[in-house]
Amino acid sequence: MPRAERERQMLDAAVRVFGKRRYRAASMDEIAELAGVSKPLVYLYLNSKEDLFSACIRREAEALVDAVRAGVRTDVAADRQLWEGLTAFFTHTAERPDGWAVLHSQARSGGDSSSESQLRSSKGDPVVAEVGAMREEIVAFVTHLIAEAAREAHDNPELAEREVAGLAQALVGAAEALADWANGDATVSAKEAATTLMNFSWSGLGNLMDGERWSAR
Amino acid sequence: MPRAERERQMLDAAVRVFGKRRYRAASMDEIAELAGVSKPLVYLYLNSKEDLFSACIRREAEALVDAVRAGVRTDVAADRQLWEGLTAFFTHTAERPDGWAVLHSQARSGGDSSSESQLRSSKGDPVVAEVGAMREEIVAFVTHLIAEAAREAHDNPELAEREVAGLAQALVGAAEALADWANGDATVSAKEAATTLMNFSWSGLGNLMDGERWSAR
Amino acid sequence: MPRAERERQMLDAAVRVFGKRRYRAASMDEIAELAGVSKPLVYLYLNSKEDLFSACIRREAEALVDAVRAGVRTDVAADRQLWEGLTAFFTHTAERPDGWAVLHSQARSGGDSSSESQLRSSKGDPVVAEVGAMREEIVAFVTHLIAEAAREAHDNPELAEREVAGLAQALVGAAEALADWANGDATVSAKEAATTLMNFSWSGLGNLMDGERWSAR
Amino acid sequence: MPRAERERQMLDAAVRVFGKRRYRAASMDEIAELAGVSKPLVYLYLNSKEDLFSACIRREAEALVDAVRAGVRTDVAADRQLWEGLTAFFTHTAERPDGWAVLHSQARSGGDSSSESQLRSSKGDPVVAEVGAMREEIVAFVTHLIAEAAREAHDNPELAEREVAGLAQALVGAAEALADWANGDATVSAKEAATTLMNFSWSGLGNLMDGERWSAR
DNA sequence: TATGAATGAGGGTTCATTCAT
DNA sequence: CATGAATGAACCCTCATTCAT
Repeated sequence: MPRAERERQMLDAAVRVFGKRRYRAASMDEIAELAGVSKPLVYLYLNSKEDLFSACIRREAEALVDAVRAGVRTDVAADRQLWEGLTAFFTHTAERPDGWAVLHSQARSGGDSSSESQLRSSKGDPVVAEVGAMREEIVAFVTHLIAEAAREAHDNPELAEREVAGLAQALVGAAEALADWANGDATVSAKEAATTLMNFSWSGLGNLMDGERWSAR
Repeated sequence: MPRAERERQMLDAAVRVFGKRRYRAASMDEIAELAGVSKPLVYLYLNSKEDLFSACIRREAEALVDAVRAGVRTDVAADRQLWEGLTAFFTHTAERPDGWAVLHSQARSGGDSSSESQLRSSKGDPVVAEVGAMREEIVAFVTHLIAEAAREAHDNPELAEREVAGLAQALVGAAEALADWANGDATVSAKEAATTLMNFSWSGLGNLMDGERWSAR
Repeated sequence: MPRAERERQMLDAAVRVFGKRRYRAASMDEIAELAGVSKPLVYLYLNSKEDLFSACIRREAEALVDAVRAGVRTDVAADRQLWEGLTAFFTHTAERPDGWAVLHSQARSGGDSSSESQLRSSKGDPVVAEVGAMREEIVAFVTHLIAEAAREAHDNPELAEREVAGLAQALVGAAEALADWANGDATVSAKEAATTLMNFSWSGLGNLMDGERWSAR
Repeated sequence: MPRAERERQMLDAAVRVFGKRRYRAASMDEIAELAGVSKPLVYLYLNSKEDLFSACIRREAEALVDAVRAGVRTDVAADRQLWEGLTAFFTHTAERPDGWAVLHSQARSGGDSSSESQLRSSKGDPVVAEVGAMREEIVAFVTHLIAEAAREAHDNPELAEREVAGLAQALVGAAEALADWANGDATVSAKEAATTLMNFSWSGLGNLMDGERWSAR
């Protein structure tokens, strides 16, 4: 069997296991078994648990970004662009739940939240930072989109940079929560999820209370 | 040293370590060392890693809920209530970043996202579900609030139940993301975070583009 | 509470726990709790787990020996003496099952059975030898009785010393097995057990097959 | 080194250590060291301390049963059959003293001897029951043999069922005690031990006193 | 290309024992 | 007379990783 295909099998298995068990709880034994190969082969091809995880993250992140990018037309109105991006996002996360689990389930843990931080970093889970970095890229991209939209809107060419960053964080967080929710208990279609999020983020709860809602024109 | 105080020390240390390393990666050795006691004492007082984690979750969750509840007056307008609750939330998470880390960092992990799921559930980390349950309670509460507000607004007495649930998920997700962001890289005050989130969730991006923003009257 | 009584309580608890769990598996915590005192007090009075076990063995062994001795008249025929001793033995072990469990349950393990014996003795369970010593005393006593009886019997004044020792071992082993059996599943009275053992050891299976049985005249 | 051979080495070591120290006191470290391998390998091949112990018991029990079965001809007189079985038994236990130690050293421990029994059973050593079960099988087999012999003897076709059970217990207990004795202090050949036990159990002490002894015709 | 065999290191848990009061 | 507080040491078990083939 050619190397490329074997590697894909291993990554598939790893994504599945990392998604279900998280980085620390996942065991190389389980991954190798699910991939149908022996452990040394996994090490031969992918070097270490850390590298394997890294490869999973990169593959799934790239797939997600590609899917979103492919779903958005750049020559339409800002709200329409957002709608299309969200729809693509929810579609993709529904199609690849394990990939989404890997990307999302270990997000936090990068930043030294405790001010004093006497805890040595102890090569514990150094890899996990990678996910954080990826998320930050996405947030940066969304930040850029919002700023652009604000600039285009003639009435409000300048939102404070920091506020835009906050709005992007909020939007991304809301999208993540909805993706988890849609993949989990509730069975919600990607379009429904996107609509809900447009109503929430574009129109706002205030307007919603007054019966005004956003709709894809 | 009296037992109660020692127990508090241990919980403080555990919250710190669990927050930074997550459940699996946290070691009882590190917790004991940070608490300044020997490992057997931790076991004598708190029984097991699982129980210790449980105790952390319960303590921090209760503190957070109390803080939010204390910050909200119930005899004011719906948007004002939301603003007050968010402010209290961001204030608390900023004051106890480790507590927030414990509560938030291991949220996802419950749902069997992969449809086939040939992976045995392996008694691994059954505790973590506790956090998920807590989050669901909060979401349920927020869901209730939104439905209530919709009922009060004469123009829109009935939102589809499922849509309300989605909105609650989105709101909670956005708040979580902002809390992480405010505690991390950006240094943002609780009030700023609350304002940003009100603009986002109450007014909506569409209005924001038009220069209309929410403000605490 | 006077020391003597406290000590008795502790020994009672220890006999119970040692009997049920064996030396290694018994924990000082459980003994102290069952005795209704704190652990340091147990150490104050009985010094160490090893000494405590020793004390249990001595107390129960003495009680057993006393009971048997008190039940045997020395001025009767040899078989009658044996019958009386066995009856007393079975009566006592039925009355104090925990005591018997302590005495019997850790019997073996003294002798270096493996010829080469590269295993270091490793202060593992050094105490247990005590039980073996006690058992050997009993066997020696029974050996003496059999030899005496043989000498009294005019037809067979001299049995080979080694054979007598073997017979004593067999008799003691049979009695132990019957005591366990009588205390356990089967509910058999002391007299029944003694009769069975007299039929077995005095008359022999061969005679039993022919319908001849021993009876207390 | 092939797996099968390594496994045998481990079982040899385990039998030795379990025999000398008993289940609880035996440490996997010592077993691994005696087997000349690392601890993880023991776990890889034999799963757990409990499984390892179980494997020891099964191997040694099977070997013993096979040896006895092979030594007995079924077409000879009852007493001759008993003699042959005992000889095979004592021969085997002398040849594999460690195996015998494992089988015999943890026999008792099942029955709830103390009537009230407030002691929680505490999952401690559930394995040990395995040995007890084995012994009960043997006793049941001997019980069957004795009943059969009684039925064949025309003079005594019916012994009370309960009495037969007691006789079997006594016979097995006597054999166990003699095996321990023969392996320990005294150096006694298998044939001597068998002869002693035949004199004891077949002829009975009463006949012995009168100079009548059993002999292999 | 692929694997069976093997291990160093570390984690959770328990227990006999002591000290200060 | 009695105990609450505390620990060093050891034990069972798992896991990422490598070597020889």
